[in-house]
Amino acid sequence: MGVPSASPLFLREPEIRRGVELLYFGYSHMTGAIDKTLEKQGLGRAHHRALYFIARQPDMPVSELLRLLNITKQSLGRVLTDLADRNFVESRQGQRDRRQRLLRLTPTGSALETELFEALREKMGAAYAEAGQESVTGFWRVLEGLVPVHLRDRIASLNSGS
Amino acid sequence: MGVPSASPLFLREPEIRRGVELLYFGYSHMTGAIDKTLEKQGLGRAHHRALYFIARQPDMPVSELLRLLNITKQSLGRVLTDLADRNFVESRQGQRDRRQRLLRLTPTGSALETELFEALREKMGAAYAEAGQESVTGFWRVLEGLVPVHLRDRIASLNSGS
DNA sequence: GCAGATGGGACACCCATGTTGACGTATTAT
DNA sequence: ATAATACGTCAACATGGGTGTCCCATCTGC
Repeated sequence: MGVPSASPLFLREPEIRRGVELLYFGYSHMTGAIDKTLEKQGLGRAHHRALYFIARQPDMPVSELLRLLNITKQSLGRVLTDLADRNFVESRQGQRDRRQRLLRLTPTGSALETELFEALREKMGAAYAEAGQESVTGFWRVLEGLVPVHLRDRIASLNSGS
Repeated sequence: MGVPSASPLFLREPEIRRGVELLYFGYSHMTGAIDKTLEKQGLGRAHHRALYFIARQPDMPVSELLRLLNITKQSLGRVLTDLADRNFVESRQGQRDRRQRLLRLTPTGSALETELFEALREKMGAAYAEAGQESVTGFWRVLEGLVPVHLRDRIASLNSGS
């Protein structure tokens, strides 16, 4: 054990840079897919993120959304006010804890989220199909490793919880 | 062929949403890794993106950087002015076309880029190591599929060209 | 050699989205 | 009763995008 083990080849600089760049451009392109639709509605990406996660987990309390998005109350407040004014999101009082406001989409909001998701599905689905199922598994695994542990549970529960 | 072939299972909504979410959180976390260092320098992420790609392709003309980053001349100009003022980036006249300004990092700029890259390498390397080489290949394949074709060549040439 | 296209820089101005800090109120927990 | 929590809201500010306009140097095609 006196000899330090060499980094595997895929941990060398070019391979890391390739990942960094593909992640940057891939992310940019995915998010770019919804810009036209958002603009038609006069909304921005911040609105979409809120819309998206509320769709994923109806009756999500504000505090949970704050933790997911990792932004301040003020920033989220602006966005939620907009979405409520435009009748995309409504909130009701929590029954277990009446201080909480549980967020959910209105039918209008749900329709918009669906439309936006279709654009994402088109991009992501094409990439999945082009790469194949095995690649998709690897894609998930690497990204999971990039996400801090405490968030992994939260993300997983988006699927099971809804 | 009269029967439409069903979508493969990995193209269904939950699998697409999983990719969308992991890509969002993974990207957030990767970029978050350099925020502290950038703040120490009084720079933002926009500065880092310019720094990064200039490091990747020394003597890159401004127009090429504009195409890569997909922002306006005005936005890039602000960033490049900052970087030049702080002696991180220098430019010289192109010899083939003297209208061009070829950008490269100064030694100081190069040292900063290296420091920032180390933070990225730590995150991305940990994710690679956790997922394994096969997963990394899949990760690349899916992301390549997300990137528009004309950009793929440009990204590929970052590796061969430097 | 000149006209038009191109590369680059700069101006003023606006918008979206993030930040901090402070404060208020309802509700829950100790 | 008091402290902590969940939420909302105010003012003020920073960053990093965008637009439109104008300018200069230089290259290219006719």
